[in-house]
Amino acid sequence: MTKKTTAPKFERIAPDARRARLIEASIACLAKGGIQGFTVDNICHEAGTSRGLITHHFGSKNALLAAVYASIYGKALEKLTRSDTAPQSIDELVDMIFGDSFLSREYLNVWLALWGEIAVNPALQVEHRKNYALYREHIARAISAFARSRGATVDSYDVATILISLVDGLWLEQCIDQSLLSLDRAKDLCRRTLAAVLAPQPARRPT
Amino acid sequence: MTKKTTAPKFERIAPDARRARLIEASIACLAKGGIQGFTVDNICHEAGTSRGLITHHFGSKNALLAAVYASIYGKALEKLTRSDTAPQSIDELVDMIFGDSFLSREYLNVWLALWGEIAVNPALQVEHRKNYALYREHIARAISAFARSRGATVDSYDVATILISLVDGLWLEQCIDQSLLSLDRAKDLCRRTLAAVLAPQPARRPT
DNA sequence: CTCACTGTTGTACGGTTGTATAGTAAAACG
DNA sequence: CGTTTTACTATACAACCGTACAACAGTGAG
Repeated sequence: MTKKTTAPKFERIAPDARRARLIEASIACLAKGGIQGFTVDNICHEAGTSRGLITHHFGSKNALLAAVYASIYGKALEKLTRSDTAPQSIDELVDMIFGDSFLSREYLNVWLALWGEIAVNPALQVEHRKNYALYREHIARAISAFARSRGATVDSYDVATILISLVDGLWLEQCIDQSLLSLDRAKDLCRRTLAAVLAPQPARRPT
Repeated sequence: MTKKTTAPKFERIAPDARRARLIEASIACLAKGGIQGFTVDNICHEAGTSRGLITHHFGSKNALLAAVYASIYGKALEKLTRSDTAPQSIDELVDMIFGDSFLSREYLNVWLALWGEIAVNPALQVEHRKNYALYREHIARAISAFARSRGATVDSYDVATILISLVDGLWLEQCIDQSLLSLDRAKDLCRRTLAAVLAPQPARRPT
């Protein structure tokens, strides 16, 4: 009789790795069903674990949601602010922003859920404020360079705010109904708007 | 002894009026707690009725949500497209869009919930497509007039799309964290962007 | 090998969910 | 006044919710 090499009844991994898996599973659940799909049952089933692990690793479901937010924004920012990817043109900047994997359509429900939560949850609000400031700072710097080379005098923070808002709005509409707006057209509108805003001030029309 | 005028045990009103009340209560619940607050218990308590009425008047909770969407967008459009309010300037147009009562901060959760639902619910998607087309049509017409008077040659639908997206994005960010962006600044950024996009094409810089 | 540690499971719990349905009562009609 | 209609209430129900907790099992230290 062979030695009873019982298959392990569960996989035991490092807490950090398990947390990462649960966060990943949470994102999948949010993407699939919005905040209503963000349930302990769904998440643990998606992650292939039993129901107890969320409490064990995060303390509560809400704490997990906060971790999800930090993870998503953190990754997006990390990729965006890597110094070797400073955009050299408007086209590059727009492509870079839209190219962010977290701006794919499957993340619509994730962002909607997070936005709703940020507006209500003070802890998330603090986190958001910090991240948004970094994000805008980075984009403003690129815009400042573009403006200088074009001889336009603009407040780069204002333009960055415009750009970020426009991207958010275009992305949102494109997600909600793709028949109304394609990603390519959204990018194009974005580029044209940015070019117009960064155009050197035209002389007042002589009437 | 007076006749026993027993107080009526419940108020019996016309189905349309009752439906309107339930829709109103639904909006209040959505505003307060997002889609998670949109529960039969919450809604009926808010509306002051018993739990059975949603099924009776709408068939299901989901059908009620669709009715909520139709009601909100319908009212917003009705107000916007009243012919006697055609905006005469960029300022007026921006003020008009931002002045919509459904773009107040308390509607953040309502819109987030509806957007998430539109992206998933085909019936809502059809409704949205129709409403959005009307909305954009109306704004494009105003923009077309502005462009003509400024000697700018632009596709008014493109500019309308840009404006709508920009408003959505600015509004969203302003709702999520009011410390980052005030409503007045959002309006100002909006006006300036529109003015830039509608500026007559500048001659190429002579280098 | 033995023991302590802790990641993991499984279940139990009270509360909430949406809907179905039986029964009540208010209004409309003759 | 009596009858019919239907808006409305109230309850029942199975499914699901998040969390607590006791027991189990994999792992490394000694």
